[in-house]
Amino acid sequence: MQIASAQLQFEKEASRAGLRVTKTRQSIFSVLFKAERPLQIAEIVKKIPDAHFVSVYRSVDALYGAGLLKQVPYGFKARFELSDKLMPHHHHATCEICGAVSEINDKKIEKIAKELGEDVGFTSTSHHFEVYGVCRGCRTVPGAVKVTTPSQTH
Amino acid sequence: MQIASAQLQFEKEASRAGLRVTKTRQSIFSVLFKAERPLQIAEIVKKIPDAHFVSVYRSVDALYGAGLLKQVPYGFKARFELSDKLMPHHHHATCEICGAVSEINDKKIEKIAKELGEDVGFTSTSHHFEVYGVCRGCRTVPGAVKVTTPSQTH
DNA sequence: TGATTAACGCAAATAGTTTGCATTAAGAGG
DNA sequence: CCTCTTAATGCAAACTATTTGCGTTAATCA
Repeated sequence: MQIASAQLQFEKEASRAGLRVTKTRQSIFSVLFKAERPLQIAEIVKKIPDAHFVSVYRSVDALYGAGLLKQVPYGFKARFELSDKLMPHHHHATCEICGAVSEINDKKIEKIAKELGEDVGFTSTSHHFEVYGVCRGCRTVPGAVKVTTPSQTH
Repeated sequence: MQIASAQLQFEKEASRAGLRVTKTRQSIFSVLFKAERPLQIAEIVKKIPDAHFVSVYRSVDALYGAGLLKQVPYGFKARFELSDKLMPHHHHATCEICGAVSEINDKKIEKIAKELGEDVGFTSTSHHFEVYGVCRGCRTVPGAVKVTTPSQTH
């Protein structure tokens, strides 16, 4: 999706939810749209120096509450990305050495999530799936050292 | 696995890693062994009133570093459970209403994680999978209200 | 059983997040 | 456009969570 059309969608959804489309919120959208991976709130704050961090906290909260953002339990720390309303549903493969992230999209996961939920009596509404490993580049680099704590991964 | 044998295994692994088997650490093991779901550090602390919270923090850290605990990005907050060395590898299905957790164990997930990693050039070393939904009990209770933020789930 | 030193408990420092309140600006209505 | 209403912002300060320093205690090893 192009940024222009996604941004329009974002603004439409925000107003519909009764939220004002402020500069801070547009920046949050744009930062997350450009990010190649889900971001921690601290990262979002850093990327919007014009806005006070408290505003970013509050707006991320509001946007999350309105369903425009989703929290991804990624790298063992909650991170935010645009919700499926604005980005196609997907999962992530993360390199434990360099932190690179690739998007994964596969229907099999959706199906299995549903089935396995049913196996234990659940009506599955959503799911999270992540793969950790070593990317092509890092596999071939000799001196590479594995990051011990994924949470530290920048 | 019986608690006695698992505890023995725990103590063995701890010593092997050069860690002393203290009362605090035994309590951490026992609390996590008995817990029916991964626990936040605050929950662990609360369940070991004899130990100072700083000691619990440090010991959880040490045990995690030694690979005896694993962090599970569960309910959008990092939680700890015994590692696969002490508990069979599994995943969780979480009820968004009452917070109930069921264990899921399925070989298909392992296989798919590996395959999808390879699709994007990754050598997959581990993965994370969680299903959210509504459990049987809550589905049949009328007035049930969905918990908005899974992170709030006790 | 004693020596060594990892772990512990406590106090205090740091970091991360939330709250209260006065000010600013988004956007609805005229 | 301009004006009014009030959500959103910025700043200060309160909280909560986590980490660090240091003297004391107790787990291991000889």
